[in-house]
Amino acid sequence: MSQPSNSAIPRVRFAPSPTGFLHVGSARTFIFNWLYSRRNHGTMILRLDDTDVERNTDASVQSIFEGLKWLGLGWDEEYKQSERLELHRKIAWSIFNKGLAYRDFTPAHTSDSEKSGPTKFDPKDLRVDTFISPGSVAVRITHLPSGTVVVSKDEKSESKNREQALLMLREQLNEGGRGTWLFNPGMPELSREESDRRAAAGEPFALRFRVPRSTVVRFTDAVYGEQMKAGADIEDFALLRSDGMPTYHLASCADDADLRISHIIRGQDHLTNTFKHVLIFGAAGYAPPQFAHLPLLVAPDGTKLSKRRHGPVVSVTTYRDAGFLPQAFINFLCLLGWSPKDDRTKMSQEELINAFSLEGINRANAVVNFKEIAPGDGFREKVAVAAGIPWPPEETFDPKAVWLNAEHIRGLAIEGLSERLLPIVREQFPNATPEKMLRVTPLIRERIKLLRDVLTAADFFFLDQLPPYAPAELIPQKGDAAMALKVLQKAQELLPNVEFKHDPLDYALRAAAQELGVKAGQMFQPIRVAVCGRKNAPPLFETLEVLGKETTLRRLGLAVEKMGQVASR
RNA sequence: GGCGCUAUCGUCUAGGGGUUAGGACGGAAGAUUCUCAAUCUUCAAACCCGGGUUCGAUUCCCGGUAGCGCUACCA
Repeated sequence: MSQPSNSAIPRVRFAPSPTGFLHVGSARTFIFNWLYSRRNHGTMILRLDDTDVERNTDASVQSIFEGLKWLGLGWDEEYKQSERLELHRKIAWSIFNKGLAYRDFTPAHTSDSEKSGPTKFDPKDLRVDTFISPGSVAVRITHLPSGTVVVSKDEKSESKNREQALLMLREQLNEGGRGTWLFNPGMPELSREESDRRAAAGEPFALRFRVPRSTVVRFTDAVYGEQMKAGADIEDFALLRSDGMPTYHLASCADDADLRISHIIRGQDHLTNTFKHVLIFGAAGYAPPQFAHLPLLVAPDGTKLSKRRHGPVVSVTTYRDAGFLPQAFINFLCLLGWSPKDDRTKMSQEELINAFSLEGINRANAVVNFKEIAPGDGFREKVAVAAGIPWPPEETFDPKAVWLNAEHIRGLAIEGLSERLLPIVREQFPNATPEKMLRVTPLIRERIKLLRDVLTAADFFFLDQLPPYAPAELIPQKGDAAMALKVLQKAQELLPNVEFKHDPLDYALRAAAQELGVKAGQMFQPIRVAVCGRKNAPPLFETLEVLGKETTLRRLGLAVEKMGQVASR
């Protein structure tokens, strides 16, 4: 029997199953594993848990790699479960040979509870009614052939109620509501001879773990502490499916044992599964590794994150595409369910590594505080995208994530930020040069929260022609059209002779304001609008300096024209 | 239904038998400023409920409630 490699270097793994895109919860699990391995000079392993052939997709594998690549954290070893099936089977049969597992010839349930609904019932046999109940939508299902009626109204959502109702119906219909399922009758007791005979005859079977009913299974979780569960409460779970494929539990444990994983850091949804895993490790002759379960990430409504219900905010690539810095995203995720126990929030990768410990992990679920995009908002999306408005809107992200991102952006050197901004700008303005970008960046660094904001914050630097704006925009505070015109004309008159540098511009325009008898702000505002096309923009002199004399004068001319038309009316 | 886990401002959290229960985001107000940001200052905002233990519980114990998870030949 091997020992958990406490003394050796820690080995941790991230083991996603490629059944969907990489979502934020998985990303956080990856990050915590990574931090633990780096903190303790251990090994980070990526293992694709792809034993569910039915649901695995290449697209999902792509999405996971894409997301992980963006995070930029990396790993040391990589495995695919589907390439290690022999190992899994070998371990399963070794457990069988010790008498700790048995063949179950009961036909498989026909996929009981798929998301789309029950397949066990013929839809024609069911009448489903919904009605409003306090806080949610209640569901009543009538099973026509038997006349059985069930109502679920206590769940939070219609879908949950529907699920619950189906469950209740099934229980009422199945031999008058049996208790908790532990094993299929007759199967654990099958003699070895009969079992072998039926198997040899080609009868399909699943291999099930023989859970010892009289024992108590224990383990110590690094986050949740001492855990114990009576064997009488653990069902005889499957190890091998009737097609010979290993189940998740078996494959996962077999690989964790074989890969000498020392610490399993994963979502809390596996906490109760861990009792089964401890059983498998023991039966296979291995000491179980150290477990550490992470609190779940949930949506503002308390339910677990799902793309269907909560939209694109649960997918890692959405954050990437909206212009989050990976470092900021990582920082944000770390603060969900973990705390450095001091008052730091903005943390660099180094700081995170140094501060990370399993002790800092919290036990309660953490809400990702995004605003839901209602599923029916496909229309809104289309409108927004067509109008060039960024999608999804900023409010759909957790405000703390956005703030943290702005904070990391501000912490970036001009050169570094400029390099990240340029490709985004170039998508819309192919002519943008690195030199220009470098000059624009300092003017917007404090003004953008997401990288994509560069497009709205700095558009006028790259645009040939300003989008149309209302002439009234040109009128300064406590001023009128005449004042705007006066100011613009004055600027037009003196700017050709001014050097386009901050100080000379400052001096010249302030002097002009005094000369005209207007306040500095009243002088600057019309010029700003003339040149930027809007009131809110970076400081004027720096902006003019970057824009250059030619563009400035051209835009001033256009503004004078515009103002002139208004004034003459 | 069974089993398990959890419960501090709206959100993320610190704390812990005696505290004005701390920080951050978000919100409000103000300062600064050529606008917008950034920055700074200030304010509002929380210990789920009920018992017990105790001189004293938000903190420890029990119960309740609520939420979540697992209860598949999914992972």
